[in-house]
Amino acid sequence: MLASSSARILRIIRYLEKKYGMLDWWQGNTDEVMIGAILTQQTRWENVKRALAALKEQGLCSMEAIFSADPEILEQAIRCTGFYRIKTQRLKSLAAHVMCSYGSIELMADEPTDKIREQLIGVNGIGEETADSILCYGFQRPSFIIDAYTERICQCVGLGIKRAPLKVLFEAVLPHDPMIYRQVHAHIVEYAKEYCVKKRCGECTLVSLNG
DNA sequence: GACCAGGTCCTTG
DNA sequence: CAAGGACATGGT
Repeated sequence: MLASSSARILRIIRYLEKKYGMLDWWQGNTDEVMIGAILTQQTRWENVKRALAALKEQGLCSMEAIFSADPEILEQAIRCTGFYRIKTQRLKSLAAHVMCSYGSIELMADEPTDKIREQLIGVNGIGEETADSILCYGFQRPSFIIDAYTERICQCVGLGIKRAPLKVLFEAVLPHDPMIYRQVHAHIVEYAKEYCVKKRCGECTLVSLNG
């Protein structure tokens, strides 16, 4: 008899917790998290760090500054993250949303999580994963992030379900606490980078957790 | 040189 | 709704 989906997810979560312990990722301010969330789309974090440093040097690491910045200057600063033209447009769209709809991140933060999420997803270039990253890491809201790695790992252990139901499942088995969501997401990405990306599936022990 | 990176959007069948 | 391509640089 196969264990239920909830039980399997919990076994994986506990296993990764024991393997990696505390990993605190991404301790920037809200502006930085929002910018990083777009820059890291389909891109390694090391490249994003360089772009963030370049933006900071030029005083461009805020929604307000990006809103009024020259697009060509932004393009040059973020070039090392790839897709730099489309990402510049996305940063501009996000900054326009924050500045035009609210005037500041602080005012935006007065809104309920669901409303912020829905509006973020409405911004061109922001999908569910980017919106949830911004909510969880930037606004400290309990919105679990499902990325390609999470989907891949779940697929490997026989939980072949799509992103939306996976998000529901993780949120159902975990306390609604953004710090916990951040930990679990970080653990999953670390594990996937170690065993999935480098094609070491033979050494992956998650399947054996199925009980 | 091939392949992939903490996605998203648009077009097709 | 699923699948495929575009977006682009940098590292292995």
